Amino acid sequence: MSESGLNKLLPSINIDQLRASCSACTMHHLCLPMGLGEPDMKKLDQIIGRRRKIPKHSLLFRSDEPFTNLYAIRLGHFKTFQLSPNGEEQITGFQMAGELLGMDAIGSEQHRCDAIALEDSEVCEIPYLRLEELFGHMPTLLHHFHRMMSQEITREQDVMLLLGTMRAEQRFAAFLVNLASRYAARGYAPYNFQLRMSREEIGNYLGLTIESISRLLSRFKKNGLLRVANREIEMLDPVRLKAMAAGTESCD
Amino acid sequence: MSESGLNKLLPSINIDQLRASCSACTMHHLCLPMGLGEPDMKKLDQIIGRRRKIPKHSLLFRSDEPFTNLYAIRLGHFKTFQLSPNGEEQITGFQMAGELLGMDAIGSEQHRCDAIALEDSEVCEIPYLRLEELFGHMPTLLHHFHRMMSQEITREQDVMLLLGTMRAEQRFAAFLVNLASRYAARGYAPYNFQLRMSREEIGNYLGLTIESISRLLSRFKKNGLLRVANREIEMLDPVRLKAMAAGTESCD
DNA sequence: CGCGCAATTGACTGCCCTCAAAAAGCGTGG
DNA sequence: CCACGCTTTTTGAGGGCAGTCAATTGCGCG
Repeated sequence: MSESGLNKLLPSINIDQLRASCSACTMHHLCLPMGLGEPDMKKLDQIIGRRRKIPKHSLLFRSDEPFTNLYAIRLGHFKTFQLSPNGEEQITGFQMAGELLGMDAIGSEQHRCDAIALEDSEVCEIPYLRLEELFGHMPTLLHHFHRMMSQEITREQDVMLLLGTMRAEQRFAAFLVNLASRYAARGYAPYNFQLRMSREEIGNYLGLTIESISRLLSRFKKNGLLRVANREIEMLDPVRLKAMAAGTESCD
Repeated sequence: MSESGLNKLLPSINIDQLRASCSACTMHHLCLPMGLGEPDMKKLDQIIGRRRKIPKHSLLFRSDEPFTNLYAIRLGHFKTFQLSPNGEEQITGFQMAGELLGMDAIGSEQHRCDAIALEDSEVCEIPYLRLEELFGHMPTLLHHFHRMMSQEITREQDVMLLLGTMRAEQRFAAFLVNLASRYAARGYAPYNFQLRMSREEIGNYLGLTIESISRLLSRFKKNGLLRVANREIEMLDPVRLKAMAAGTESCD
């Protein structure tokens, strides 16, 4: 059936808008429109810009670019990283569907990190100035936006704790447990997932080397904590992994 | 002259309000009211709660407490820290006058860290819900609040870079350079200041031990980078220290 | 002066990094 | 299908940076 034919049957619904609308998005319960009623969600829809496909390994934005949009991830995974003055790279986060990219750029009005898709992905462009205009009339939206920024702050504090106090084994366990809980929140099997990032990227994020990550994977496998096949992970003993992440247990 | 006598001479000015007002505060160009006109600043003043004195080493708020207020530091210094599940402490930041405490609590509606005064300090209590009500009518205030939250995100990203990629010497240089720039922004001599925190606290923040900090201080002193007397610091070679922080130079 | 705490210094250890080589994936093209 | 080259990952051996442990020194304060 052609699109125009469908439009005749359902004259009040525009297919393009349906595709583009927050209410039709599977992530709206986690994303910016969380908790909004239908009318508010429509207003938000109206300011949201293009829906962009970002192919694997391509750039969403680059550090020092002027900031105009936030990006809500509809589909896929990203990494964000910073370059130090002497050229060293630090991955500051891995983001997945329902999460917001670019909040760190509001303060300086230019991006402070690069964002790269780890797989073929899709984002919604959210023009920031228009979003701020909406806030005046939509306290619920504003409140949830503040929650999301605040959660980004606490997420980073958790990483500081990880990098500042934990040994390699604990860091890696915490990393896996964190992924599991985020997949659970999205309705995916928490203990079976594909790593979207390379060993090198994991190591960089955790302040370790690729060799350390590889050794940890082997150790966890040997101790019956994980099944590992390339990037496919199965957490065989989540309880023990959580205990390791909490620092109350250690493997051999 | 008595206060009431003064009030007769200047009947339109209330001394208490003067003391309590943002416009009279030396930090208003850095703090929440940055960029506000007189009328808006007055509205903000009206919602600001008590001005509280926080004695040295005492607690402003504690992790898991319900979140009701943000705190603007009027005077003094604080540290914030998190406890890991197994009891390890990680200092997530040192805050000084003009900076905001508690933004990490918005997301979960309870505090996520402890905040302790490093010296006798003063804060302004900002009831968060009333602040959000103001945002609807004061876009400038809202915008600057977002800038402050965003800057907190980038500050933490910088710490992640530090903890993830830098060697001890570079971390410590970066720490000192950061303090210098923040004192400069406040109109203080950037290269002469008192450390408000112990060696142990510095080490904790930087993911190092107290012994390492002590050794670094000795090394920097020996190489003519610093003059050190207890907690009194003089940066003798800021250029070189900045180069070390950037990772383009190293000391012996 | 003497006590207690904070900071310094030294000797040694160990975790993780570095360097290196082998193995495993993976896409391409014959 | 396999051969080939390239990249990623694994595994091993050895070294170094910062941690640990311990003793000493310095400083503030009653």
